[in-house]
Amino acid sequence: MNAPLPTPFFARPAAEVAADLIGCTLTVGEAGGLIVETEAYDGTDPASHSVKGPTRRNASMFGPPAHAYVYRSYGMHWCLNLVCEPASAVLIRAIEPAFGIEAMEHRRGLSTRHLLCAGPGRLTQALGITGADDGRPLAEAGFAVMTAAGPVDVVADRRIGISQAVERPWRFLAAGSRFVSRPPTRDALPWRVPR
DNA sequence: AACCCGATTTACT
DNA sequence: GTAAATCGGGTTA
Repeated sequence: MNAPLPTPFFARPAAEVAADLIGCTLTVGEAGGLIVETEAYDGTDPASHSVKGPTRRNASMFGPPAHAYVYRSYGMHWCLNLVCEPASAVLIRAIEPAFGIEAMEHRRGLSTRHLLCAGPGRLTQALGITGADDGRPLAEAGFAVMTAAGPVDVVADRRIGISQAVERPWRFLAAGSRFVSRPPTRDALPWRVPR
């Protein structure tokens, strides 16, 4: 059935991995769900933390693939990325909650279902991800991404919250999902359509 | 200063 | 229901 994604899956350009992750299942401890929104960042990318080379914060982006890069955003949220090729990673922006929902609701405080994991900060709060998870390898017990159950209709759009390289269509969404942080814009591109 | 954001309020279709 | 405005708040380089 759903096998864990192997390390070579991640050892590719982040934009490819980001698109292919849509529809896969993220598991953190007892909770998880279907990945419905991602963004790619790489070493040639002015919007990426890695563009100026390694620093203490972004060290994980230069480490092995299939590991977590977790950083603090705006002083109060954590953001979860999965490392791909050197200096690149995929930001996990939203999942459709599938299991461990009570645990996630408890960590988030009462929040409506479609907002439980809709956004990078909400998602890490729901899953209990913090800076302590930076550098953590996938496939460690209770931390995994599983293959998609079936083909998923994916669209590509502009990334959110950046001021550099805004035109790169490196945000990927499950078409029609109600669990994304923001719906696609008018100029979102069809990316991969199941046949 | 700038930042890969979220919760809340206020205002509109 | 979307859209804009506002504030909160740590860390980076």
